[in-house]
Amino acid sequence: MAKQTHPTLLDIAKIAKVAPMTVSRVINESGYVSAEVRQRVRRAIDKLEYHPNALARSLKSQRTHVVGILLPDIKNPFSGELAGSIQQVLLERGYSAFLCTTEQSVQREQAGLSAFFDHRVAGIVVATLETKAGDEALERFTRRGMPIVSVGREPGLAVVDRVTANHWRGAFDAVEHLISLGHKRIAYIGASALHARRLRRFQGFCDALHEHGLDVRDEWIAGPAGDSGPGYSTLADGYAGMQRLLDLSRRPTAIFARNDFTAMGALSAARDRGLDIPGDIAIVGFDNVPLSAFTSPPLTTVEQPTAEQGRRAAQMLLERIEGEVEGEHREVSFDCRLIVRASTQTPAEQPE
Amino acid sequence: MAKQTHPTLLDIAKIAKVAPMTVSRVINESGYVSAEVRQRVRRAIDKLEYHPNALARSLKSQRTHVVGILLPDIKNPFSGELAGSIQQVLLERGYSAFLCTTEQSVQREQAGLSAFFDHRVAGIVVATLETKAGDEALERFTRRGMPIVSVGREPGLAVVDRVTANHWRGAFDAVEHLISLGHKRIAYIGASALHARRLRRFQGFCDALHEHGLDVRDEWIAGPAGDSGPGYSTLADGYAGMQRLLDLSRRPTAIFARNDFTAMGALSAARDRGLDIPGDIAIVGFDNVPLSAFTSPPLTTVEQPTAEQGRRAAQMLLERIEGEVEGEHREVSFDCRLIVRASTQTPAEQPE
DNA sequence: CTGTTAGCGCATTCAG
DNA sequence: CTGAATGCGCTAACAG
Repeated sequence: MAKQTHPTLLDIAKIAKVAPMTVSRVINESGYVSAEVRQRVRRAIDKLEYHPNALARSLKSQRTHVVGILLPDIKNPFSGELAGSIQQVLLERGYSAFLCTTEQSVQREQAGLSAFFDHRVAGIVVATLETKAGDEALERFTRRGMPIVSVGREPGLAVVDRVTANHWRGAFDAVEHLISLGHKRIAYIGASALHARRLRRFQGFCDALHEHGLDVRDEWIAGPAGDSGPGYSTLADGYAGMQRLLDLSRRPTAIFARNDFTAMGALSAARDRGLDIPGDIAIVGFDNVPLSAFTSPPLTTVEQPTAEQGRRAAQMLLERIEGEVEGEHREVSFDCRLIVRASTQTPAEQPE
Repeated sequence: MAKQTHPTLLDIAKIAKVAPMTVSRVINESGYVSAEVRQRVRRAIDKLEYHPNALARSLKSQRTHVVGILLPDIKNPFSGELAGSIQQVLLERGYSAFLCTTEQSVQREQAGLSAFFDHRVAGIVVATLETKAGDEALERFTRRGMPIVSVGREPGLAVVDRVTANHWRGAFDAVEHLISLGHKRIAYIGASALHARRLRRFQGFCDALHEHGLDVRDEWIAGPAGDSGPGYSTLADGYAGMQRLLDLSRRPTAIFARNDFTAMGALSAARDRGLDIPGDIAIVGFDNVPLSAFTSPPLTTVEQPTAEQGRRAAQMLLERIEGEVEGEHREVSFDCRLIVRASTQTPAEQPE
C-alpha cells in the first residue's frame, strides 16, 4: 500500500536532495531555482503525488482562500441559484466555499458562523433573514476586520456591503398591474401580518394599495398555518392560504403571493374549487422560477436577477478580501421586472 | 477599535497570568485545572472574545472536522435536499461542510476535489455522476486513507461506501404501471440514448418494456436539445422532448420522464397542443418533488427517499472518520415507491 | 541560485 | 495541579 500519511515538503526535499525551502520555491514559483533542480523537485512531487497542506500554509500566511456562505434554506430555489453563482466566481479566483444553511434555527446559524470564524474564513456572504444573535455575531466579525457582504437583506446592519434587488418596487409594480386590470380586492399570501412587515415585497404590496386608495384588510393576509416564523413560504402554505381566502364571505379577486411556489399552491387550490384563473381570480407570483412559465395558466410574476446578485456579492467580497476596495460600505441594488403572463390576463387581452 | 488580529492562546495566558498550556486545558476541558485558575482563564477568554484557531488545531492534531460535499448541480432539488440532510447530521456531530458543485464541468470537479484534499477534509460525500478524472482522483484519495461515501452512483468505484435508492426498480414499477393500464407505446424523455444508458432508471424503463415484449424504439427516446452531456434534465428539455414526440407520425401514448421537472415540461407541451392528460397521453415523473402533487393533473411519480440517503451517507462517513467502522466497503440501498396520481389514471378509475 | 533559522497557533509529552 | 519544551507543515527573512 501507499503511504498512509500525506507527504510533506520535507519528504520531497529528501528525495530531491535539496532543502525544503527550495521545494517551496518550486511550488510557488517564487525566487530563483535552477532548471535542473526544478526538474528533480518536480519529479519528486509527481512521484509522491504531493499536495501542499493548505492548513499549514494558511497558518503561516495568516490568510485563507475560503469564503463562508450562510444561506437560509437550501430548498428555496433562490438559495440554490445564489450558492451556485457565488461559487462560480469564487472558483474562478481560486477560492473555495464553506457552506452553512440555517433552516430557521438560530442555533444552526450560530454554529455555522462559529465554524466560519474558527476556520478563519477570508470573508462571508450572508443571505439569511436577520436575527438578533446573528447580527451580533456578524458585528463582532466585522470588528475583527472580516469582510462581509449581505444579499437580499434589509439595510439594518450598516457595517457590511449590501447587494439586493428592489423587491419593494417589484411588488409595487405587480400590485399596480392588478389594480390597472380593475382589481380592488387584492389579498397577500405567504406570511402572517406579523412577519410580513419585515419583507419589502409586502411593504410594496401595502404601499401600492394605499396609493390607490385601497384598504389592506387583515383577513386578506394569509400566512402559513402554524405561523412558525419568517421562513420560506411553500406550496402547501399557498394552498392552505388560498383555501382560507376562498372561504371568506367577501372574497378577494386577486392574489399577490410572496413567491412563485406559494402562488402555485394558491393556483392549485383555486383550480380544485373549480375556479377559473384569471377569470374568477387573478394570481401574481414572485421570483420567476423556471417553472412559473410552465404552469397552467402560466404565472404572472416578478423577476429578480438572482444569479447576478450572487456574482456581484462574490465580486464585492473578493474586492474587500484582496484589499482592492476599502472604507465606505457599498450598496448595490438590482431592478426587478414584472413579467405578465396568463394568470392575470386572459390570452385574448394579452398585449403581445 | 478592537484588535485587528485574532487573540491567541498566548494573549489569554498573559492576561490570566498562566502558561498557554493551562489555557489549552481549560478550553478542551482536558487535564486538571484548579477552579480558581479556570475562572481567571475563562474571564480572559470572554474579555478578548477568544476563539481557538481551527487551522492551528488541525495542523497539530492532524485531523479536521470538515467534510467535503461534491454535488452535480445545486439547482437540482435532489442536490439541495441532499446537501441539507447531510449538513444536518454533520452539524449535530460537530463537523462543517465544504461544498463544491461541479455543474457538469470536469475542471470544476477537479478543482473542488483538489480543494477538499488540500484542506485535508476528514472525508467526502460524492453525489456527482462518475467521470474518468473524478474517479481517478477519488481513488487516489482512498489510497491515502480518506473515507469517501457515494450517493446515487453506479457500483463502479468499489473502494467506497455507497448509498443509493433502487432507481431501476422504481422505473420498472412505473413502466409496468403504464403497461398495466394498457399502454404499449411508451416513450422516455430526459436523456439521449447515448447518455441514458448510464442511468439505472433508464435501464429499468427498458427492462420493463422487454419483459412485456414491447420495443424500445429509438425515436421514442428524447434527450435534451444540444445533448450537452449527462446533466440534469430540465423543464425546457421536457417541453422540447414532448414536442418532438408529438410530431411523430406514430406517437407514444405514454411518457416516462427522467424526473418530475422534465415530466412537467412534457405536461405543459401536451396541454399547449390541446391534449388531455391522461386521456390522450399519460405521463409519469420521477423523484416526487413537492410540486408534483400540485400540478394539473397531479403527477404520477416515483418517490425516492432523498433526505434519508443524505443522512445515511453522512452517518456512514462519520463512522469511517471516527474509526467506528473499518474494512469491508458497505452498500445501502433504499426502496423507491410508485405514487399513482391523476396523470396516468382518470380520477374515476383511481383506486383510492 | 540555494540553505538556515525562526515562528504562525496549538496540544502532546514530559517535568516539576 | 501547572509549566516548558517540542513540533505539526509551511514560508518570510536572511545568510551564504
